[in-house]
Amino acid sequence: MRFGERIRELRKAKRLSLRQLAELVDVSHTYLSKVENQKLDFGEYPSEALIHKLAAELDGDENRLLLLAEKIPDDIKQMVLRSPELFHDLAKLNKKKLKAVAEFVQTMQETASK
Amino acid sequence: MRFGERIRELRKAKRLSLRQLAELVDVSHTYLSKVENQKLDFGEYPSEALIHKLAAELDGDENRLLLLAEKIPDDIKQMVLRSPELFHDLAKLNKKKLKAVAEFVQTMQETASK
DNA sequence: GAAATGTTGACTATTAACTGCAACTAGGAT
DNA sequence: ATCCTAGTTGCAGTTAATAGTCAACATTTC
Repeated sequence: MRFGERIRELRKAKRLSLRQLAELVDVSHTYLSKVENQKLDFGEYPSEALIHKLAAELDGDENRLLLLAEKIPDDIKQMVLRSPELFHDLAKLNKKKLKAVAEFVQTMQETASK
Repeated sequence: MRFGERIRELRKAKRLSLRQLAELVDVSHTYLSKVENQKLDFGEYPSEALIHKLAAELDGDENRLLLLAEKIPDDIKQMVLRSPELFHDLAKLNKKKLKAVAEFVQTMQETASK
């Protein structure tokens, strides 16, 4: 699912018109139309600030929306900056190994914290 | 070590003056001075494009420089965008668990590929 | 047929990433 | 003493990219 489609989906679910949502997030409805159709003049996605407002008004998961818009969520960014070696290493792994890591992370999550 | 200090260190190692390096990377020496002292008019760091050129001229590790400048290197960014769930999960782990993951990644690296 | 809704192209505003100059500091060489 | 070379700092100005607006039009809904 693309970013624009997802926004439209969330907006419809809230039964808001383009103009209504545009006012809530403080942009013009014409701009919002282009955002949903991914027909911006340049760049595919709007600013992070707007995505933040959209997530709030539409009760959407901000991080997922950011990822759809090919932007790195701040919590992930902070983690990367705090543990650069880890990600440096991760970036070198192939698909198979990365999958193994993903599974390991899953088990870690389930483990009691300590 | 801060970004600016690191640049200065690399420059000194190459025995270049501010003005020489500035010309090599195509910016004014006054700007480069501010970059090294982290006294830019706004923002703490220069553009990714400039960091790229600096890394090349100074034989520095571009990814490490990017991380010092609090920017996410493109290979890491691509990985995050390809495996969003993994990073979504990773971001939730505490320090201890994250360390365990780091160790696991280390062993994965040493394992023969496949 | 008039409200409300959505689309499009051209245009504008804002910000980021610089430049260029001026004035200043501090060390060597000559 | 003075003149290069190196570096620093403040500030106004420039440029390109980004993030939007606005007028006009088409489409649906009643």
